[in-house]
Amino acid sequence: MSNRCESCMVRDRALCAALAPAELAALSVMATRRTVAAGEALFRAGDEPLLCATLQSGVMKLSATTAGGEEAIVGLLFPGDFIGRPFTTGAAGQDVVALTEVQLCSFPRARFEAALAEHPRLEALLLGRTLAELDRTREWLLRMGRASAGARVAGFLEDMVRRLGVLGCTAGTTVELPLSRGEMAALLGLTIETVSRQMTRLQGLGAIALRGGRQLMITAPALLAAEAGR
Amino acid sequence: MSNRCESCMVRDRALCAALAPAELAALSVMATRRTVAAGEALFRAGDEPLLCATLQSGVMKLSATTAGGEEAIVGLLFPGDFIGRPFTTGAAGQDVVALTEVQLCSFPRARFEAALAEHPRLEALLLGRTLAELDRTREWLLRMGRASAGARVAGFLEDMVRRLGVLGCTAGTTVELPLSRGEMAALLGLTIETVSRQMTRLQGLGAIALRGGRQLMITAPALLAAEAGR
DNA sequence: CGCTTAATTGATGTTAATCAAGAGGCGTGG
DNA sequence: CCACGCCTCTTGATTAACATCAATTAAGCG
Repeated sequence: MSNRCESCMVRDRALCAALAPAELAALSVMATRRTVAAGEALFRAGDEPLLCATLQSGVMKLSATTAGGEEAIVGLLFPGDFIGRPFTTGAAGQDVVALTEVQLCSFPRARFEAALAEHPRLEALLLGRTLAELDRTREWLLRMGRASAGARVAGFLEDMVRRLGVLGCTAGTTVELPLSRGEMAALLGLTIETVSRQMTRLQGLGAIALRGGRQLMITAPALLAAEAGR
Repeated sequence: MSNRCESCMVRDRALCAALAPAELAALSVMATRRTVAAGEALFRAGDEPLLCATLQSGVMKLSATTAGGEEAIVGLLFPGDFIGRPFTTGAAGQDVVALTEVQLCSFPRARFEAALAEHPRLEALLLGRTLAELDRTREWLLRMGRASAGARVAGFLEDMVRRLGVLGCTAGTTVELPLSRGEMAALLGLTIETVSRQMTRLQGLGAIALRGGRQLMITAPALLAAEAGR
């Protein structure tokens, strides 16, 4: 089993990177690999999430349904990210849904909690990660609160390319957006039409180039950053 | 020292509630009580936060400065809340500033980390709390993303009364708002004028009663909840 | 190749920001 | 104790940004 971890796609980025080979071997025994198809949910809001996992490939969304019945996306998960709520009981507040086909390395929650108790370094790292995620969410909150539609879209594209692209957000980087316009709107608190208009505007400025709805190339990173308001 | 903890105002709510009396005594030895005046900062964005603390009384804000130079408030801290970033190095993203006079029970960060390592229950609880805080921040994000100005203000008042009022958000509950209109605007992503107008509107509806700028009484909790969009 | 769904584009309406005064508290000093 | 000035809050008029409504075009897929 251990060799599985050694060949893990997110070996360097994931939580378990903190573990020594022997510890990793012990953990890998209880890991289950699992694939979730695009559009399928891993958890639903209201369920108690009974497993913890590391996202190995693909992108997921955290989405909630508003009082009005529309979808709102409150976060995205990328390879290496941790999923689950150890030491927390009660229903999840959001759905966790695969945007693309996704591969997970998952553990029953109780077992994962036991592993955390046994490997303090793992627990400390998870705490650090969660605090960092909290910070990132707060930064996002800042953007959502006061940035213009143009800044939101530009900032989102930057973030997306930085996390999906190999080299970060540099000229020529091309990525396939894992979200539809509707999902982008749900994430950014805008309408589909506004997102679309801003995309065309950014293309008109020469900051990005679009091909089809989802192929995105960065043509002027500095311009995009300026549009994002930074 | 231990008797200090026994008489602690937030003994039941704070993180250390998880500890046995003996453990508490050990921890209390390295605790420093400290008062921060209204308007004073505990940390500044860019500093490395070298201490961890429990907020004992008063209210604090987490605030960042936008590219445009205005203040944005990304969170509030109430008695019993934990402050600090154990196992995380690097600069804080936000200022932590007292809105009212505040009392803290603080620990040098390294010592607090050692305590976490020594008391796994404490660490598990902090992780659970941080995950819960993340969830709350995401709910807030949801509100910031799409709620109308009226819903934001009503939702904020509800939250505030629930956390400051003894009985929660019930008819007749009166609280002193710890934020100015400007700070409310910075928190809600609105302008001072819009906040003020919404407050007057809620008063006109009979949901709340205001006296002076900051004295708030809830007159119709159900109406307020309806305005918050829930 | 035609159908279906997603994305773009245009015209109009609404909401909250902005600009601009005025009113109410509060502390200071006469 | 009252007058003055400062600051916060409130209120009004106008403008700008985004939502909404309504087609049209482009893409994905059998």
